Amino acid sequence: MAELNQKISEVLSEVGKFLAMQKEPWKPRAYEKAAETINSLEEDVEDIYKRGGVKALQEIPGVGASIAETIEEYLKTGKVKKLESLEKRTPVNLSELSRVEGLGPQKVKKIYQKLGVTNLAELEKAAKAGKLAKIPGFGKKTEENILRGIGFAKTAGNRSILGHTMPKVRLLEERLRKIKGVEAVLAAGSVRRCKETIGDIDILAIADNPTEIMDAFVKMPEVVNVTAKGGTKASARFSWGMDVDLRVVPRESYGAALMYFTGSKDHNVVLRGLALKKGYTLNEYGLYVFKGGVKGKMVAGKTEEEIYKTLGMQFIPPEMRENTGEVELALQHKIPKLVDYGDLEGDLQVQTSWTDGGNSIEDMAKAAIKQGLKYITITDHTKSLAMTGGLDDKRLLKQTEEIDKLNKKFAGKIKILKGTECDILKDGSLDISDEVLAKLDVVGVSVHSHFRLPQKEQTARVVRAMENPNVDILFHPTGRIIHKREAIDLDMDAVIHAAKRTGTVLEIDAYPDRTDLKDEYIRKCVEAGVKMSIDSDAHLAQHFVFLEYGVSQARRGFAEKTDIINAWPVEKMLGFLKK
DNA sequence: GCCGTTTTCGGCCCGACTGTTTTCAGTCG
Repeated sequence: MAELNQKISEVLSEVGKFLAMQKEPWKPRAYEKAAETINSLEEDVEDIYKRGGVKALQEIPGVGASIAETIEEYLKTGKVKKLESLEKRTPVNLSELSRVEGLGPQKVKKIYQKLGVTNLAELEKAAKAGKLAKIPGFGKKTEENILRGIGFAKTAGNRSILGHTMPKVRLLEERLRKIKGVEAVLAAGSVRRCKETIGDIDILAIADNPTEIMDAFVKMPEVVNVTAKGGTKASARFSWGMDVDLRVVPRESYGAALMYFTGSKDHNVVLRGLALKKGYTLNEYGLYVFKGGVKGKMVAGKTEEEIYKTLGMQFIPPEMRENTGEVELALQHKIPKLVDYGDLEGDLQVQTSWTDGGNSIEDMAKAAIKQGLKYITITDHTKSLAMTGGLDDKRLLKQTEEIDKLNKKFAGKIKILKGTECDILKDGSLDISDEVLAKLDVVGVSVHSHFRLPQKEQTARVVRAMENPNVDILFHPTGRIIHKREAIDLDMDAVIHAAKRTGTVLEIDAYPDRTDLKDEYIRKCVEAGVKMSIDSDAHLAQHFVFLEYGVSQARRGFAEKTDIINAWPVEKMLGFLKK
């Protein structure tokens, strides 16, 4: 199953990191690349292996004879000797330590050799004691940076990124639905609200035979510890490090339970207050008549819709339930008609093997068709991002020629637009000439360097890029990587104002660890009338599924279809962009 | 270690930035 793919991916990536520590040339890259591919593979590696053995494994891009054998060894024994011997040489928790930004394999090695530091806790202790700064080649600033990195890695805590958790949740739901006598299964909580990070998972079910579903749940192969198991509730810790609660609720209370466990807590508190004012009381079993301190008959509870209705309000989509004004809107029947899953007609940020993507333009087009998209924009990196083999004017033009050819081939199936993810340089200028940019259908720009400029300078830089008449979209506007890198210091009000003034679109990058813009900025855009795009930032053919997380983020930001330009047909979308 | 519109061997992942240096190692994208 998918979880095994991820595990294999982690093992390979770790081998890569250890090899990098030994200063091996090329090999680390090969392992990392294979790890990436396997992590986003749709098919289970185990199935591939069962079907065709090592030979079939080698069909996976980036997997050759050696890595195929490594995978085989892992599938058979659950171990990888190569990794074990590498770990013996330098017994550090490398995957934990390299979560700290600015800390790579070489520094980890030095810190281990000089101070014996093997994990995050020891690293923090050493840094706080000022021991890091004394290591040759290190200094005060390095120590400070590492300390800041540790702080950031720690706030990540046990919360997991929505896009990383969702596939697992779906799998659990699917398994539980298959059990006999199970009528409904749905994950509630922050998963249902699509918060950007998830602390734990709450699954609700209606079942005729609670015992059976409880038993099946705690016996799932990934369960490492069962913390509770009763008649209606079971809790278990899963091997991927998260607690999952399963509750079986009565059929007539399903809606009330869903509401209660979906939250947010603040939303529920307001609803309960409202209920009291209207002569009801609301709990996880239903909405009851409540007069003179006496609880009477249940008037709603089977569905959320009937509860909201009885309270005299519109249904509130789960993504909006954060008590930030949605209750008032629902009472006035002014809940916006949110952009919906499946509304997107195109994707405006797609990388290919011309730079750091893993698939050709053609493969990405095919995958996009499968995803139900009608158009995509190819937006490979530009030359300042040297590591990706970023395109210069000449190669970018060359790419547009290939796109012309492919458009003939794909005519009637999908439209491939010419674009770029052009680097914004330190001064806000771009690294592709205006002349070439003018020839593209969609020009996206983004910050990939100088992340720590002071707010004034950073804002001016980004605004200057938006002022370029060729620039259509600001990609991943704040540059944050959840749990890894803070957002660049932008005056977002100024950026949104500049977007309005210049007609620049702000992107909601749906790549799971980005989801950038955040919900609060999306709301500001909606209020300001600034248009947005929801893009997958796909680097592999399998990545188009990320669009879903962009849509959920947009919904959290109250965005409607009219706010999202790639929910529009291609002509209308292109017509909106700067001329 | 992988891969083949530059090749079954010899290319790939290179330039900029940071922080530490005083000529460069490490990290990032």
